[in-house]
Amino acid sequence: MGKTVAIKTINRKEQIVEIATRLFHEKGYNATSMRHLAEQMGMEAASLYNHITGKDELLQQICFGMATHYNAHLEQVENEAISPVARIEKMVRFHIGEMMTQFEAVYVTNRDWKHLKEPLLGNFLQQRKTYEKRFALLVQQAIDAGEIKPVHPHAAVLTILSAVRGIEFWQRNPRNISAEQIEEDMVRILLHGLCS
Amino acid sequence: MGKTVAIKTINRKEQIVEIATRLFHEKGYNATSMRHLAEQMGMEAASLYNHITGKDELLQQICFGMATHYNAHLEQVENEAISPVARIEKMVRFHIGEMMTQFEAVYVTNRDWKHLKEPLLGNFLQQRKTYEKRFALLVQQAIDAGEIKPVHPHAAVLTILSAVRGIEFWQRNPRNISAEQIEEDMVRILLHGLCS
DNA sequence: AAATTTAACTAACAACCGTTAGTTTTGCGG
DNA sequence: CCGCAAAACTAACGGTTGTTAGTTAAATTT
Repeated sequence: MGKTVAIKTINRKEQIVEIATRLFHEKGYNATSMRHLAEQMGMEAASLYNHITGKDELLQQICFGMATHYNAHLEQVENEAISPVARIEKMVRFHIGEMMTQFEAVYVTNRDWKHLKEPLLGNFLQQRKTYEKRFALLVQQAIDAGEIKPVHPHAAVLTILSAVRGIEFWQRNPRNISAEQIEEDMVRILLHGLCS
Repeated sequence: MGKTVAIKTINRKEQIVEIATRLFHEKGYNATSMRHLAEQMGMEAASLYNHITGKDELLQQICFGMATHYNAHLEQVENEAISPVARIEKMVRFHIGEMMTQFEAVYVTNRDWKHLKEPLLGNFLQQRKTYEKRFALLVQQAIDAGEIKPVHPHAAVLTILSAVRGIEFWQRNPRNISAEQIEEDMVRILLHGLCS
């Protein structure tokens, strides 16, 4: 029956996206050629087009996959019955966790979203904007509750997001610092500061 | 005399690097063509090669220009007669300031250094590594002095560096948040934490 | 004013890009 | 075992890339 075939196709497509994610991470979107991607897949470049519509779609899959994943988690946190500051801590730990487990996809999304083509570029930016706004609202609520200092909420959000993003730089030698150590140190610095 | 000519050439070269910095920022290194760069310079692509040896050199100038600039400032801070934690605050404010004034060059360096070719790529990474080590030593000294919490120094350094780097994301609408506001909020968050 | 250098130009090359068309192989359902 | 669709293949297209060669105009030096 056709179902088996369909599943196989999906798996093959996901496999292509997976390898594309790795190559985009290593070389960047523009510097990764379809021929090189095909080589890593063990096929010819033209064969890729049996599974995908074009190079665009690969970047699209990666970026919007991450976006919907983020949105889903945000909504979940918004609906949890915990204190505002606990919500923020959950968000920080979530983003750190994503950086650990989905490293390459997060990296590519952060770095190469600029190469999305309209109208998807606008769509992506819109999603990003509203995500930051909803995150900032969590910060605002924590401020109103007197749980954190009255900083500019958007500044706080972007400080958190970019601090977490920087994990990409020390991913290289994970022997020196363990994942748990990183997470605890970073949460401590962001929530309670360096100064003792 | 030849001096005038030499100065003019240097100016022209610096002008090319300047425009290349802007284009690399907008489109990325690989997506910026020599023809587009030449167009922005008001000349033909081939004419560029009277002033530079190739596209590589442009990225080289940007990345290593930033690297030596950073190193110079670090050495200056190391030699100042102030408390360890004050040194760290100076480093934070310096990096924020660079992000404000040299935005495009910092952005391109952070984003496109991967496209440097050996042996310069190795050289660059080496410089970055030792920079982070010296920065981490400042943190260690602040810990030893009991001025900040005993976090992993390298984790602290990279949290700071990447938090600052994230300024690139809200550079877009600078009307909402002023530069001073950003700097003060970020220093407060990093040094004293969000929680009150 | 002549000579020489600087910096622009046109034309072109070889390589690579994403993608398409058309064909052949593969593997499963009837 | 046949038929059919999925998925591989080869070949090629039009376009762009970084760069070079050779030439000409402009500016500077002698």
